[in-house]
Amino acid sequence: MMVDTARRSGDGPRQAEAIFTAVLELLAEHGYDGLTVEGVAARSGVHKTTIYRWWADKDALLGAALLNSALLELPVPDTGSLRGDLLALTRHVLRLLTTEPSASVVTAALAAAGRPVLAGLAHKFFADRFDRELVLFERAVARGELPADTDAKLVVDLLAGAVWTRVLLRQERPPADFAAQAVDLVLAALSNRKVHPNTRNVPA
Amino acid sequence: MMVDTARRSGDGPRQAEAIFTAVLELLAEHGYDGLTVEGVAARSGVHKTTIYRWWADKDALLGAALLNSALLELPVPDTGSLRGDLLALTRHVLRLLTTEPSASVVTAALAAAGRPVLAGLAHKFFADRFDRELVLFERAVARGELPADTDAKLVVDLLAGAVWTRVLLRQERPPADFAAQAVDLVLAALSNRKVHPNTRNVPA
Amino acid sequence: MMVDTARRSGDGPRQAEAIFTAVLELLAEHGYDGLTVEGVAARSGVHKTTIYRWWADKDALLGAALLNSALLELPVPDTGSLRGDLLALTRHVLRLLTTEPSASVVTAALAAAGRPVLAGLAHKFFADRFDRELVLFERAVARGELPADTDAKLVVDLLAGAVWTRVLLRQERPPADFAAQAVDLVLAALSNRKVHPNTRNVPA
Amino acid sequence: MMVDTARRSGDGPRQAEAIFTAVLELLAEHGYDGLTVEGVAARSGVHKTTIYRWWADKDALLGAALLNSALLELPVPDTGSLRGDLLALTRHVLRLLTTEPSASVVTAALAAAGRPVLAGLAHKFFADRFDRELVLFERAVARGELPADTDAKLVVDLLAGAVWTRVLLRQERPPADFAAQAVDLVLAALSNRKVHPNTRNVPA
DNA sequence: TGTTAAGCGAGACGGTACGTCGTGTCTTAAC
DNA sequence: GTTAAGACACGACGTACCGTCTCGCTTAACA
Repeated sequence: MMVDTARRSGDGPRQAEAIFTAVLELLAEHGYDGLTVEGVAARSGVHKTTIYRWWADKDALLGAALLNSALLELPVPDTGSLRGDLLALTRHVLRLLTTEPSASVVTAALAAAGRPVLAGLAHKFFADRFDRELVLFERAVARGELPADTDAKLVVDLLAGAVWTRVLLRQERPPADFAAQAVDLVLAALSNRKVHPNTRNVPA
Repeated sequence: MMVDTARRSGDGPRQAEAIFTAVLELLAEHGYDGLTVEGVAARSGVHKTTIYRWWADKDALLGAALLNSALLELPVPDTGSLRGDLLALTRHVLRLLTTEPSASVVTAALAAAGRPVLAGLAHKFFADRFDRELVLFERAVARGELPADTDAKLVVDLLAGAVWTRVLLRQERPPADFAAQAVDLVLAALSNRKVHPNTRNVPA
Repeated sequence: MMVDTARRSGDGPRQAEAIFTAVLELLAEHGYDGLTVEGVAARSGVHKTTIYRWWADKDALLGAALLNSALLELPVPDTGSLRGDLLALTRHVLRLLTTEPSASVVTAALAAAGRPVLAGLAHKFFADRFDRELVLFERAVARGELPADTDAKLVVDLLAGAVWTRVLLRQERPPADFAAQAVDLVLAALSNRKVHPNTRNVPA
Repeated sequence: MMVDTARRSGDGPRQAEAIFTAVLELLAEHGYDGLTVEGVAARSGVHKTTIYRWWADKDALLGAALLNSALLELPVPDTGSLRGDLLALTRHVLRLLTTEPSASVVTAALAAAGRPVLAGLAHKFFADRFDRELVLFERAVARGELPADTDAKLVVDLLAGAVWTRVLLRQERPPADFAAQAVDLVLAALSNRKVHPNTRNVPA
């Protein structure tokens, strides 16, 4: 009798889920350094050799676990207004970085971004997620809330980046209205960009 | 009894400079993992135990090297206009993240930011630097370019964060006018917010 | 699940022989202090960590090497007479302490006898060997050469001890007939004891 | 104003006594390995450098401390009878090896005997002491208790050696009458050596 | 229903770096 | 001129984890 035939195609060991769970738990508990393949093997009940059979090294394993994880999902909000959407997005990022267990994972993943192997992953991971948010802007344009030539990517980077910077670099817990302030500041710019395009005649 | 004739102050080994240099070089060349105390010892010509006498571990050593380094200095620009100052600041951050050797160092240091020991350092390091930039805004307020209640920290975080996000998370090389676009977008918001007494006729 | 095909018994690394050889060579060449685990690893071609996997520390390793070694074997002589047996035994001990490579090994092992870990080993090692010699006396009793109540252990300790003292403590090379003289002196006592046990009424 | 002019002649630092005390205490407490120059410096309140100025290395220091110590003195008994003298001697050796603090020191010194530097010392130390006991035999010969050609050195080695072997090699605590039995056995031989020279016609 | 190949458990191993401890040398002042 | 103070090179310690290997057992797909 065959069980679980689908999940058998060279895409990972039979216990992949248990392994990923162990990876993320250890990552959250002990940080990147505390995440050891031997520890993952012990906690997941899978032999170390088996892990190495499927992933080249610790970073590859971490990459797979992160990609597989729902922890860092970024939903695409649809509140009906650009402001609502951006607020939801910014707040979600803020929540990711400030509440457990995602905060630990993100912090550790940030550490991983400095590593060659995971750099590509970070790109794929974060950029993909942010790119998926670009629909927000398309909808806003459709709604007439925005001119079509708005640089949506820049806006996302400003907002997400402000959160990253405040939480991870400054290591501060931002005020409750941080997201709202950031969003409103950016929106103020967008709504009046064409009105006062005072970016002229200033030499770079 | 401490004596302190010339280069004797209990603040580090005699070869501290050589050690820091080796640390940053190895960090730039091989990343955080490739930065080993033994490697530093070998390259700097100082014995491993001497290093351990002064710094508790690898992270403390890295912290000291980063703090000591001029590589990551953030000058406080003074161009005469808020826009010019912000542009200079943003471009400087961008340059830090995209040109060698600082890019490698920052990238590798980013990997280290996930570690407890260096988290505090990151705070001290980045926050201090950003905070020092707040004078820009005081000057702008004095010049009448800005209302006094502007959230300067938020602005800095937006701009610096956009650069971090674009370069490190997205792993993209931003377009040449990225800094200008970001700064102008933010300025549009600021100028707009208080109606429009703004940054005109001020040469950069 | 243990399998144990050929040379697999959980009793030591695959290269145990090479390791023991290296241990004894280094011990003989450079003494106890010159015996380093790293040196053993280098000479035996086995990695240091492998050695530590099987023996807790340097002393445990030395202990194992000594126990494994045939260098310090004490054969049980069987010459047909008690005198011949004791002579053979005493001369063997003398030879152990005065000819290479055993002399170096014993000398170095002596240095180790002061250590807790090896103290137990010394007990096991020397006591076992000496005890094995007690048959000599049983045979002599059976032959009628000795009364049954002879304190064999004392005799062995006297003879072996005389050699130890002369060679190691006095650091003298004993005369050629040293063994014979010692044995004969002791035998004179034994043979005499049962004829006229004159050890009475003598005040301490 | 000069104090203590006598004890100033290149024979050691001013705090020599404190140093020797520390050496012997540490030796007794932690064994040879636990005896560190740094520990001696710390305990004696003398700087490490000072110690090294006077003694070449750890072993030389230990040697000096042992020679200076009264701990290992071997008194020359004079009880009026050979048996009494030998008994006193043997018991003294036994006591040295079995009661603190001398036992620890001797054990550790034994370990030191395996070291080249201290080998000479051991010779000087033990042999000298044993040799001083030879007067016992001269007195016994004078008293007519012994023939003049008795090999006194052999007798001392037998007795002292039996104690060493029993206590240090066998690691056993000898019975209360051990010394008496050994002495009596040897005396039995001496008193009848010429009477029953049964050392004939046995092949070596 | 076997056969066969892949997955997997088990664990020894070489290897790199860790952070620690002790040795013995040195330099620099202070007494 | 001896001593105190202490930084230093050096060598070894014993540990942790890495990633590789060999060897059989197991298991499922296929013949």
